[in-house]
Amino acid sequence: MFSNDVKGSEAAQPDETKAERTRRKVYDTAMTLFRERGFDETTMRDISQQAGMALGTAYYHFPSKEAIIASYYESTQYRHHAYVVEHLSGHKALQDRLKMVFHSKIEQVQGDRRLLGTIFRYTGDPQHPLSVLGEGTRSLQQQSVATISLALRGERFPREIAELLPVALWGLQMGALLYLLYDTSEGQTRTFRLMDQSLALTVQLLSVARKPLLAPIITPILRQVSGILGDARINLQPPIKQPPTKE
Amino acid sequence: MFSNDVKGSEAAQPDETKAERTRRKVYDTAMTLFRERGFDETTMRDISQQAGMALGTAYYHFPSKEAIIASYYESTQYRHHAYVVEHLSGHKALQDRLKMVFHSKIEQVQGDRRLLGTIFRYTGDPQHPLSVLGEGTRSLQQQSVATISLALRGERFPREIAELLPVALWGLQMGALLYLLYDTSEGQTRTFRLMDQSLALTVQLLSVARKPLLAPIITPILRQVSGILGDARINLQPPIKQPPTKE
DNA sequence: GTCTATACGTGGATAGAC
DNA sequence: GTCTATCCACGTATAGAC
Repeated sequence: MFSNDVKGSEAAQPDETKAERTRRKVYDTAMTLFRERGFDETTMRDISQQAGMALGTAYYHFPSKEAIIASYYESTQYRHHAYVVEHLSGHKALQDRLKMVFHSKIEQVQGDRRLLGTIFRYTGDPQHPLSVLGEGTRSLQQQSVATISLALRGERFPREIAELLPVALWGLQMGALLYLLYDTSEGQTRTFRLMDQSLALTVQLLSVARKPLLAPIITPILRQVSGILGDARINLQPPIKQPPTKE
Repeated sequence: MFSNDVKGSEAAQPDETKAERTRRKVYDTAMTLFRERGFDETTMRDISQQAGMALGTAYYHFPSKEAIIASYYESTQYRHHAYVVEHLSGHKALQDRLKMVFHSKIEQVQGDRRLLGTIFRYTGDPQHPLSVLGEGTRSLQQQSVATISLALRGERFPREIAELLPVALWGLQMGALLYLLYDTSEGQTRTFRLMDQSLALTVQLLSVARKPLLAPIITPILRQVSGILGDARINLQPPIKQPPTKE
C-alpha cells in the first residue's frame, strides 16, 4: 500500500540517489516536527517548508501524511528485529531474553509516545492499511511475533504452551505499548516495572505449568483456551517459522 | 467537556423545548448518516442539510462532530446499564447473568460497528476527552465496571478474586467489542461464540479456584497479579460501591 | 524522473447579523 | 437560536522547468 524504503536510520548513505536523499529529507523533517508538535499539528505544508522544498515535492515522495507514519511503523519493527538478533547471544536465560526483547522495544519508542498514539488511532478501522490489528499490517504483526519468538529459541515447551505463548507475548507487548502511551511517570519507569513483573510472572507460571502434578489440571484449560482462540481465528503464527535472518 | 443530554432514545418527549427538539434532530440525523455512510464520510454540511437547518445551527448544538459521537458513547453506556438493571432478576445463575450482561452489550452496538470504530480511534491519545482509556472517560469506565459488576451481585468470592474480577471482566468486554469490530461473520456469531466460551471458561476457572486443594497455588498468583495491577495503578473500581440504582 | 509554483474544491469550525 | 458569510487547512491537480 505505502512505499517503504526509509528504514528509520537517519544516517545518510553515501550512494543515495537524489530522490532517496529528498525522500529521506522529507521523512526526517516530518519526524522531527511530529515529535515536536505532534502529528495532527504538523501540516504537509509545514514539512515541505521546513525541508526547503515545494509542497508537491513532499507529496511526490509520500502520497499522504499517513504514509510517513507508515514508514515509521515499518522502520521500528525492522530496527527492533535487528536489535534482538544482535543481542540475543548475550542473554541465555529465558527471562533475560524476554526482558531484553521487551525492554528494547519500549526503549525504542519511548521518545515517540505521541507518535505511537497516532499509530493506534487506526485500530478501530479494520479496513485501514495502518490498523495494528487489521489485514493491512498482517505481515508486520507476524514479523513482530517472530521477533518476540526469538527469545524462545532453544526452549522446550509442551505443545499447548508452545502454541499459545508467542501470541500471548505479542499481546503482552501490545498491552505494554498501550500502557506506555498513558504512562506519565518519570522515564516511564512504571511501564518497565509493569513489564518486568509481568514477565517474571509469566516465566514463573511456565515453570509451574511444567510440574507433572499440575499438568492434568492445566493442560485441559490450555486446550480450551487454544480452542477458543482457534475458533475465533486469532492466530498470528507467521507462515515461515524463521524470521528473515540469513543463516 | 461535551454537553450531554441526548440519551440515545430517538423517541421525542412531549415536553421538549424547541432547542431540545432541534438538538435531537441534529443527533438523530447525524446518527442515521453515520450509520449509512460512516463518520468520516458524513460532513456537518450533510447533517445540517439533511436536518433542514443551517450549518451554524448544527454547530450551535454540538460544538463539533466528535461531540455527537460523545453523546452516542454516553447514551450506550446509559442504556446498557438500564437494560441490565431491568433484566437482572430474570437470571439467577452467575453464568446466565454474565451472558445476559455481555450479550446485551454486544447486541446493543452490533448495528453500529463502524461507529464503534470511531470511538476506538481516540484510544491512542490519552489527553483526548473521548479516549476509552483516558481520564476524560473515567466516569464512563467506572460506570461500565459497575454495570458489569451487577452480574456478580450476591456471589461470594475470596478477597483476591473479588478484587480482580470486575476489572478482568471489563477487559473482556473491551476485548469483545474490539473483536466485534473485526468480526465479519454473519450476524457476528463469532463474537458471541468467543464471548460465551470465554465466559464459560471464566466461570469454570472461578469454581476451580475455589477448591481448597488448589488455593495455596492460586492465591499467591492472584496476589501477585493484584500487586502488579495495583503497582501500575490499573484500578477501575468506582468510588461508590453501588451503581446508581435506587433501592 | 524530479521538482516548483499555483490554483481549486472540500470540510471543519467560527463570527457576527438578525 | 438561527442563519449567512467567512476563515483556514487539507488533499489534489496541473502546467511547466530542469
